[in-house]
Amino acid sequence: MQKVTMADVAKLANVSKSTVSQYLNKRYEYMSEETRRRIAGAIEQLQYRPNVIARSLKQKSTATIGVIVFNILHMLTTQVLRAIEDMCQQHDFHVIVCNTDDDPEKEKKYIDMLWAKQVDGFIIFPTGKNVDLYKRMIEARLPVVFVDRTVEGIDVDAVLLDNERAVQLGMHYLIEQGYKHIGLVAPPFAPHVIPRTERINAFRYALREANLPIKEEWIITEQVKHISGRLDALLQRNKLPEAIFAINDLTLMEVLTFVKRRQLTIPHDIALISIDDVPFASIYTPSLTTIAQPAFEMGEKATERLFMQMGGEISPQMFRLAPKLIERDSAKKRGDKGE
Amino acid sequence: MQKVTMADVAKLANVSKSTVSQYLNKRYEYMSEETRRRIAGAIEQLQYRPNVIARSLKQKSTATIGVIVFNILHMLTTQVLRAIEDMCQQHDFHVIVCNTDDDPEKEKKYIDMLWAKQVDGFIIFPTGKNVDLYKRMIEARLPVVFVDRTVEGIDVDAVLLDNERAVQLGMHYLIEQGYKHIGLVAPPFAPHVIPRTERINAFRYALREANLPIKEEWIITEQVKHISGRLDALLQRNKLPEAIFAINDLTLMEVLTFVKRRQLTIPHDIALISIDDVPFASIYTPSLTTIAQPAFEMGEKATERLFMQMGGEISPQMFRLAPKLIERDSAKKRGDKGE
DNA sequence: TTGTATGCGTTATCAA
DNA sequence: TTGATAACGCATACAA
Repeated sequence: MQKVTMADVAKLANVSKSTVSQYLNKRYEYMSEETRRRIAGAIEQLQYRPNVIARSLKQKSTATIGVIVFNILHMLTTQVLRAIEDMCQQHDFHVIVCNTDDDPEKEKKYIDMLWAKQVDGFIIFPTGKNVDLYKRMIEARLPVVFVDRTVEGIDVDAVLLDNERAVQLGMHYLIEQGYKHIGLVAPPFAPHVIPRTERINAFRYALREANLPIKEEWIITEQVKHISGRLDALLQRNKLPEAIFAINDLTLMEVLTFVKRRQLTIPHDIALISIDDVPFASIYTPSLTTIAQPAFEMGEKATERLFMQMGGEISPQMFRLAPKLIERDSAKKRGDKGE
Repeated sequence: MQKVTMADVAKLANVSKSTVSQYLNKRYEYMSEETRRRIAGAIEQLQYRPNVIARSLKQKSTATIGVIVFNILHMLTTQVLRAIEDMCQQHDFHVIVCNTDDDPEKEKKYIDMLWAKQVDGFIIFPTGKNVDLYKRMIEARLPVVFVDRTVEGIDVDAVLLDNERAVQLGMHYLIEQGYKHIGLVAPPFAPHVIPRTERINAFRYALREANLPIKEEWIITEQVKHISGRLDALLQRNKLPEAIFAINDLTLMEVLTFVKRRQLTIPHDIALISIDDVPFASIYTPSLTTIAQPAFEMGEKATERLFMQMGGEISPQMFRLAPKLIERDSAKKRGDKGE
């Protein structure tokens, strides 16, 4: 395996270890051309590779950050991750990726292990359930940025979508298009899941603000697999809303499943708008009007803040990034359908 | 930051560093109940966390692997990665993820840096252009597994889709359904891109085998953004094939774009089958017949092999994982449409 | 311009 | 049952 060390290089080049070290750290200033060449030669000949671990031990920095997410399979996560990795690449940093599946136990284990591994910082999609641990991290002055969720009582940088704004954008659009009976589909309500909570609340708020009826049976917060069943039930009783707001890609898929099964026409039978600009939005028929999350910006902002923290104390801040409405055809103005 | 070390614990517990070390490594055998308790107490009180970096230096193992991919945004990659991370989690290993964008320079840099960082192994989607470096890795006995591509002259574990089989599955199906005029869409031919090459070759082979005409104008290997234009041209000249085989998700999207723009009907105007089971395959209308890659199995197999290599010398092997045809509606038997 | 000595936080060997 | 001491591979202050 890796056997050749600085000492070997030094010996072959007939200099001391320190000189080699100097050379490696590009402190050429007081080094003779001759020595430099000899060292370069020795390194080349021995195929020497500095052991970064040893250096890290000395310098207390690993040039590695830990990114802890729920599930790398989620599109948003993947995109955020890509942005993080891109920025780290520019700084010669590496990224360790961990999936928690939103399980606090796994999260704790990962944080502990990465901490022990001396990573220089953390970007976390927090489960929100390890409050004590988060606090200890802050106390220890570990650079930390939360993404997607905040945690009550934890004063730390956080980068989130402006969920209120996202819902508002969608709702204003629907209302503008003349829809009055609007429903929502979401996974089950869970207070610590900030985006979900904020979106559901904003939905109610938007209806109230527009003086539109809030019908509880149209606010479907249900396990994803049961959503299309709930819609079926409404259809059977002829109680479907005119339009549906899907709060994320998963729920959108369920609505589309339902629509396909019942052979409904969008937007005639039911209009549709969703958060998350799914990749097939433009090729679906009709093309889907969506509210896109600025995933890359989120990743960039999070990384930027992390590097700022690593550079020195800064006071924690919360960033709300702006969503963008992408108008297509799935929520166009109603035709002359009655009701 | 991290200040408390083993020495601090030792002092507080009134024992020596070595004893603390013993304790941490669960070598309790010859340790008095009393000391054990004192050490546990001290650790708790000081919130001591062992420095894994120091340990790594001593033990020459970092419990970390490097995974180098083209682009984490590709669905296949994400899935493979998730499988890798899951398996690593079970072994208390961590995963460093790197994106090369298929750029050999970036690949080289990443390999060098991760090597210097003493990762215990590599799983690589190789660009194929750093042959010397790959060779040096093998010589140094670094555990390495290639995924998705092999590289000529490099004798190393590799996990790939059985591309021939994938195309065969699809072509047999199309032919069985009565299609005779079959086209293919793919990104530009590039010999080192193994899956693409194998798929294109297998396509030609399947036609020949079935005694069907090979029309070069139906074999579209073109930059993705130009594909739908090429299809347009065919349509205008009334030369569209009856069915199209899209060799991956990207090209599939282009075909769907074309189909939507031209308002064609699938499979009546044109039948469609593709490799990559895109997430919307079942909700699209008509639902899409696809050939799914066993992404998770690929990740698992790659990781399994990597751990085997880390466990001791094994001789390199190539694994071809089986694709799976998922029959839906986009390539169903032709109706009675004339030719 | 280069070398010596020391320390980073562990683990391992060997005494005690 | 526990402790002293020497590595691990590199960086750095200071000396030469």
